[in-house]
Amino acid sequence: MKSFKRHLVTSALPYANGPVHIGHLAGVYVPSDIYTRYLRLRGEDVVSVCGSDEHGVPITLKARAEGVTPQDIVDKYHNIIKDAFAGLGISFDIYSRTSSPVHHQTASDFFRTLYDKGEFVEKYAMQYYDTEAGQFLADRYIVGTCPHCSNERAYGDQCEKCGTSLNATDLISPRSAITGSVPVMKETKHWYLPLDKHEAFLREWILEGHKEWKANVYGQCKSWLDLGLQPRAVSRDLDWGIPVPVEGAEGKVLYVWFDAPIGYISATKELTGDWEKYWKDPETKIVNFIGKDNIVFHCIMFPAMLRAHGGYVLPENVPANEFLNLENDKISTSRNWAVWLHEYLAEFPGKEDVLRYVLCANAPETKDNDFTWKDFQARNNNELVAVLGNFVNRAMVLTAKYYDGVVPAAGPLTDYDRDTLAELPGIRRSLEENLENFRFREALKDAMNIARLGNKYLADTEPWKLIKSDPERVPTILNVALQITSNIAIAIEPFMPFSAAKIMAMLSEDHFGWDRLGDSDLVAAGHRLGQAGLLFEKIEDEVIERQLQKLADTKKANSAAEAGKAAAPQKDTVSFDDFQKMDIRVATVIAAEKVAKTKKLLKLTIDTGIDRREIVSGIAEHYEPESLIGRQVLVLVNLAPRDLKGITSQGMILMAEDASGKLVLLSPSDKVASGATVG
RNA sequence: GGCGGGAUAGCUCAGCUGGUUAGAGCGCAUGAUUCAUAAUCAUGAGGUCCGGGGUUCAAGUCCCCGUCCCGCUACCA
Repeated sequence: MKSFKRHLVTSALPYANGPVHIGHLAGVYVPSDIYTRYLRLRGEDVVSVCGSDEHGVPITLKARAEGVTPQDIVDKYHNIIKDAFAGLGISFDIYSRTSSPVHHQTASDFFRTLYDKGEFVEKYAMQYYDTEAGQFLADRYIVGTCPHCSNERAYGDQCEKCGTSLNATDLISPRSAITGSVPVMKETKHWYLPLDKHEAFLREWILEGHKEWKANVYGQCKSWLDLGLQPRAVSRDLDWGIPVPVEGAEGKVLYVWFDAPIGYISATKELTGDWEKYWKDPETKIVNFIGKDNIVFHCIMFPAMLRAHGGYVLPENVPANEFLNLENDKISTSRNWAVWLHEYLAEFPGKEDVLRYVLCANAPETKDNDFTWKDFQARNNNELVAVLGNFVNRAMVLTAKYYDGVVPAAGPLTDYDRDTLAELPGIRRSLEENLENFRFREALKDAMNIARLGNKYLADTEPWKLIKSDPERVPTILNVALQITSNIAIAIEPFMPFSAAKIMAMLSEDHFGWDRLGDSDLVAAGHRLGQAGLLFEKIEDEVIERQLQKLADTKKANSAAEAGKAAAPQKDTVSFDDFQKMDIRVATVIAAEKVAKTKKLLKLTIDTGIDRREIVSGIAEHYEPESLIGRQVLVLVNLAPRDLKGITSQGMILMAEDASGKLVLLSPSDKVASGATVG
């Protein structure tokens, strides 16, 4: 195993368009903090960096929607996120932000270096341009009528009403979201990072050099590499972000995924003048903690950027967790389906470690997991209170009662005493091995096993009986119990720093250090202990019910909003003449088959009464092809033909769609001849 | 549609390169105990290891087919 002089730990930059929730924490920040704290306790040279990711289109849209500037949005969430992390004891050495001047300069220089080295390829493309605003329009900045559901407020990348994702060129009567004017197609230039150029290197580096990466990470990288890498655009037409530092690139900024990972570098720079040794010395071990949704950026894109630049060390590991669900539903910022960290901290003061414990014990390390409030309560009451808190309390209270809070000197140890204490170094080895291999759930179990060991020891030795029958033996027992307690204080610190500090205060000790984990002489005989107190308290049902009620209210609010959407406002008045232009007919489906390599498309052959023709329709997820044959449907026959997957679609099958996006065919209630007009 | 990951006791998960009666924590049942926040300790019940084929002396573990969940990606009226 390679040994390193120092460590750099990065945690995925949270996107500053909303607060941080338990999914983020379980996936990235709790594990990265445990890892970092462990390294620090071992006395390693370690730096942990993070910060807010503040660029990109969604932030500009949120700003527009709220009538404020993008800077207002990111200022608001940056502060909420930063304070919340601090509140939970996430111990970044620096929590920076990508709107900082240092970052702008760093990212800009980085781009310029690659540009000067000729590491980019330039490509021209036709794109919508707003002549009034004088800028190119990102897909999200174009609104128009959805070709599917006729929603007039569909975006250039997606129709929010029917959920369909679109190309800007698909929109009927597109308009600029900025000025409302009609955009024109104009040629634009973008810079691409030719990932294909780095493919051979990445293949060797990951597939040969890092077989130890987690299965999900390794598998996804392999899949990308096997498919062959393509050049990827690293600039965007937008006015929010870091300007492309090249002549003639006005109105263009760095793609957010280009600038965000550079944020790790900028943050390190802000933290220390010595930043280069953490990024450029091969004796630094870099670990990037991320979620499974951005594996490709951290394992393919960012390493390619660093290599193209030259002089940088690549990550040694990129542990990516899966996702955490909440009460059986996907966590969603827009649907407000989440437990927000800042709200948790306000509603559960003093229970930071409970959340840290639950999220670590239940972390989605190998597959998606579910957070439930009932489980939260059970883990608190049955594990933290009953096992950990209880043992520490027993040791403290017994010592207070029998020896006035002074650590009694141990007499001769029995075999059982020795066997018990001999377990500690073994637990330490397991704990360390698990932490170093990013198995935090298992590692936490190891730490808890020390408390289990303590409870068993007391139950077996029964000092409360011996104090009457064999009082000579009791000092030894309590001395052992207090040594175990001290070991707990060390072992749980990476996971539950607040509780570790509480135990240290109860023991009236300042510092043991990780090196002494496993020792049996941590607290000295004659040492006076501090005041005993409870580490954890039970969480009552009412507290849990309140949280569940809160979520139920969210559900209610969401379905009310859904229903509101269903009753979409009436569209603008059309003239009778306009309506008459549409030729809607009853037609009969003659044949139906799935279009190869698509999920949603069916190719239908229909008899319109006028002719037989083919129509491609996106209903494959709602109807089996066989079930359609012979059915009568309504068809808009004079819609301009359109090519879809190489098939010319001559018309549109009319469908009804409910609020959930479910599509239903419309048919005449009695059989009518094909070709009958509708109107 | 392509690709990746996952599916193991009521719940949350271990099970490394195939090898004795499939493990842990929590929950449940019974017993012990009372120093401790009705906490603890012991014992036990509980599993067609997603379904179906196959390879092998031997498969939760390998291969093939399929189902469901999540992500990436393509395409999309």
